[in-house]
Amino acid sequence: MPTVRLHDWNLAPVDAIALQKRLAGCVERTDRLDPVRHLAGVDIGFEQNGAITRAAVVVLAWPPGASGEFEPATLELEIVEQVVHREPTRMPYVPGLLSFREVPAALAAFDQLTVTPQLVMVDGQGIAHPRRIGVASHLGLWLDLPTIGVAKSRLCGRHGEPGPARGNWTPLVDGPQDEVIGAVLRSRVKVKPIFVSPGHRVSLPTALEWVTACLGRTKLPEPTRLADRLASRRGE
DNA sequence: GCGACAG
DNA sequence: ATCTTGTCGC
Repeated sequence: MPTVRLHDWNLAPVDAIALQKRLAGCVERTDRLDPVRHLAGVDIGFEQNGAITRAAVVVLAWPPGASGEFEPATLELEIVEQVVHREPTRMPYVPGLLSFREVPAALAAFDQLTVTPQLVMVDGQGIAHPRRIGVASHLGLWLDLPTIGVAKSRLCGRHGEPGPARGNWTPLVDGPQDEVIGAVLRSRVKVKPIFVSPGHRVSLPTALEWVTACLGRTKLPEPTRLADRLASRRGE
């Protein structure tokens, strides 16, 4: 009988799920973060029809420097460092098992950083996952850093329509007990809302505060938006 | 059995 | 995720 080792990423679905169930118990949903001086954004992109995985990490300085003497004040987060790591894609995309496909590359990218961020925003779900351990939680657990999941669409859970104003949000609940697993946030007026959820070592209120504080004029918060851009190798 | 389904 | 032109709006 094969034993699941924590350092194995290329697992069969059944083993990956078993590992998630075990790791989910280690995910911390309460705040345990140091003063933030650097925050990072992570995202994965693909090349050559998915054959190559591209992991991008962008580190930003905090607090932001205000740009524009007068309104509208635009968020000006200085890019302190950015890294891209490429490697052969190892797993296909399977809903619920995204972390096994993306986390290895993300970890390799983090290895190249010279500065360690105190907070990380990941493109994907945190605990808003069937087994409460989405890619943001899994990465946070591995890095032992506070993480927040910022997804562009829903994986699981139920929710109402958030108000029309930027900053309005509604809880994302799941399970028979309506467990609150995240928030559906209107990050931009007249734009489909984003899904914010705690990754690791961050509570939902804190996650929402940070994501809101990092919103520029775009739908995605700066960390994730910049990482997205880098991962998809799109200029400006 | 029938949908739903991060990226 | 990725493949892609034009187009509507601030």
